[in-house]
Amino acid sequence: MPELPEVETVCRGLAPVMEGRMLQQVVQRRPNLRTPFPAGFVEKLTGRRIDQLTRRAKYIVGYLDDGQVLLIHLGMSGRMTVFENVGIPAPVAGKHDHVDFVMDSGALVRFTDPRRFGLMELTRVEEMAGHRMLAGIGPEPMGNSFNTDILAVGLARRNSPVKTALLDQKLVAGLGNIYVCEALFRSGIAPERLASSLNADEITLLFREIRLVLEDAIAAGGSSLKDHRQANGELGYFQHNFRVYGRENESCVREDCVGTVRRLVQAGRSSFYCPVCQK
DNA sequence: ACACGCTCCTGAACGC
DNA sequence: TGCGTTCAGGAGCGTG
Repeated sequence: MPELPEVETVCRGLAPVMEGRMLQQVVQRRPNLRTPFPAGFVEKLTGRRIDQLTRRAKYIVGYLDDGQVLLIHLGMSGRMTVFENVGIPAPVAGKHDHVDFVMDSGALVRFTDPRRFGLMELTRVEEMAGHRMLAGIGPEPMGNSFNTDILAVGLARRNSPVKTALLDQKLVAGLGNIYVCEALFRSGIAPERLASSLNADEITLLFREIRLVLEDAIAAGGSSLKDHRQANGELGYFQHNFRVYGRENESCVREDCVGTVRRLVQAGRSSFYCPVCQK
């Protein structure tokens, strides 16, 4: 599922296609995704130029030339496919192809989402910070406003496991189940540890590993983007080498560890961890 | 303010 | 080309 690194990769793939281009045509094929489309979605977008396409948490953020802001969340199964210089007729839309953005360059950007956990919203620059999807959201994990102290304060006041605390978007934005599992593994911290029980050294290490695992994944996405786009234009999924996620009952990948990866359900979500080297 | 359960949805995995 | 059941999961929302 698209997590922060995937969304970042999608943004980087879409930016050259969409930035500075006008939305010549917008096709909306159903009334809602996880939430209803904004009223007048097609009309408000058609003819507008996209000045900038960027990312905030797991949202793709498009700044339009009239002050509107388009927010796109890929949910669990959302993906974007770029068709360069689309001909007429355009490629036939499948049952899960919910939105088409046709650019004035002739490119088609198609949003596909089988489970429809994704969403699209429209807001305005001046209202963006207070938008219900972005209000109260924490600092970007890769940004300057996220640091060891912020993490320490955020964890100290929590009365929940560190795994659950890190998934809370108010503490830090954009961390999902996979990368929380991976960051905890790389830090040697057990997911069931109480957030407030981590010492300064552990928090320092955890902060470092959160950044490193995201950087690694973004780098992997960047390199796969090139190959993937050449293949079929699809953005949003690429292969990762997860160290614990999805590896229940497999041997711990750490060379000097004899542990076996276990799965634990916390707050309704799977935590994968090595009970031997995560303490 | 915080913690937790419910909810949306459907493809994939699984059991028989 | 077997079919019914279970599960995963982001994040807003309601509840305690």
